[in-house]
Amino acid sequence: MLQELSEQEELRRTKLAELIKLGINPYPAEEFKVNVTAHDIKENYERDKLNYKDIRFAGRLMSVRDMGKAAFAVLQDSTERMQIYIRRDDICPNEDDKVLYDIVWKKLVDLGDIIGIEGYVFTTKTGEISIHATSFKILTKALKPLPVVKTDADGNAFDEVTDPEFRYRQRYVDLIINPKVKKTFEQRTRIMNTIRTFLNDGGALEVDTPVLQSIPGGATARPFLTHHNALDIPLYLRIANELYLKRLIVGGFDWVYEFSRNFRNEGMDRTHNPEFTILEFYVAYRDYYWMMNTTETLLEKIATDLHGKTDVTVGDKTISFAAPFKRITIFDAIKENTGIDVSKMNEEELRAVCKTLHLEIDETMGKAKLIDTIFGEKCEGNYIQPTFITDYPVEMSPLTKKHRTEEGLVERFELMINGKEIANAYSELNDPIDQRERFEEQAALMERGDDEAMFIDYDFLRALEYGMPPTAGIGIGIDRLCMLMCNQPSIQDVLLFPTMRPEAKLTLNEETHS
RNA sequence: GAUUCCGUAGCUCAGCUGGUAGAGCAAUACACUUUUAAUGUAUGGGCCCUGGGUUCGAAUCCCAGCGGGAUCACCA
Repeated sequence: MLQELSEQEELRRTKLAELIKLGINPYPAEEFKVNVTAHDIKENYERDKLNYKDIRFAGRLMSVRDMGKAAFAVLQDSTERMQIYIRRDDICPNEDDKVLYDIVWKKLVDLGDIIGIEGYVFTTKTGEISIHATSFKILTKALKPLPVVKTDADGNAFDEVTDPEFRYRQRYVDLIINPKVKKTFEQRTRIMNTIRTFLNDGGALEVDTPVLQSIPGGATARPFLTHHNALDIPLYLRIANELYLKRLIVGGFDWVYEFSRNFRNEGMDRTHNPEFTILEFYVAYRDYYWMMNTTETLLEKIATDLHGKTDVTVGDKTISFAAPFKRITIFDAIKENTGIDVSKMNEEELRAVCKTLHLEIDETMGKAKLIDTIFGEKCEGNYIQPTFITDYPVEMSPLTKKHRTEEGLVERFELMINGKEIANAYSELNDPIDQRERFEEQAALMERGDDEAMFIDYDFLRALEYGMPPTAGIGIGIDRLCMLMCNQPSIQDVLLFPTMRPEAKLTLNEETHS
């Protein structure tokens, strides 16, 4: 790369050359067999001191307090930080040869380098469990200086790196220097593990279905379009996996699930990323009431596994995930929030209601969309505690079974938490003739100018004609669930590598390079 | 996509109504064999995001662009 190096970067390259001149490989190939972690030492040393007399430990050098012929330093391994104590006369027992300490340790080792040590655990005068190093080895030389974040005894961080652009583009650095960030992503994985265990224990089968689809079905959204060269056909990145999971229910699996990475070519903000993860699962012989019970049980378990309690702090609110959750129909929710009963209204009356509520509407909107608008603008944001909103109008739910008793409605619920939709579920429509008609209504909406209407998937209709058992299905937004559970206000903080515009500097260098 | 704020040393940030750059940490040198935001002394380090414009003179004012954040629109 033609990129100019900073003073510190030049210096580190010089040090690298000096190490090599001394016969030290800054990037050794052989394994360094670690036999302990920082976490293990801090947890167990006090009651099992004999076991920590002969240890091998490795980590990244985070700070050094040099005192002449001895030094304290902090190494960070994958678990946490550990203080080490290193003395010249331990490292260099030979009186005539102090090079390893005076030159290598003091001059050529930098913050950010990865080193391995041998030694024993002890407790310092001030009471900190530390490792007394008897030897050390450079395992990886770092050529870029690491931003240094200092933390005092009370845990206050100084000069913490907060620049979002730096943190998201160079997440690897963010993870090194901001332990809280690392913790969030460990929590994300724990949440997914809890879900997997819950579903597997219930008898579910985890499956993989196509990401490349010729018909982007199962949801309404603008897809990403790509092209397959060998077949010479357009392919879409999936916007949902719903129709494939239902094909598997047809195929005879009674409970399937998938953490589906979905792609939607739409706006980005702090709750939307072009690629995001939805957990979908489908269960034969169940209905949406069963699904509500299961969902609240699952969420309660996630909260308690993660926090040891059902109350979770989210911003300035406390959200209780203790089951059962409140249940209310969408019409009652609108009545509760606006005082207006829209349940018997036709399209014209609904338009009038929207006008009195000062909501922006246009001519392409049908009855369902008008109701959805009223709910979205006037109700959604008010449901902070977990609430199931149920029984939606049939027009806005083309894949949902009609309600068993209520004319014009479907057996569907959305789970609202902190004013946002977290999950969407229904008793799945399994009547192939009804499904065909619903698809055709969607096609008509598309004609009318609704660019969010669904494509018709004829293979899915064929599958339904073979017979899908009565089935309950749900999609849970994993990223948003993690935002709640980890108290993160932005989706970018629960995605390791959020989508970003490419860095101009780097692409330029790439061009000059080739 | 619209509005708005931001972009200065490796990092966190100052830099007023225009007079060609500062601090802390990090780095370098020296001292120090139980420190912990270690300490003390000294030193080096800048395409002030990019390109135009105004001006005798721009980090600073104006315009355009690039990148990021926030809010709104669309959506999950």
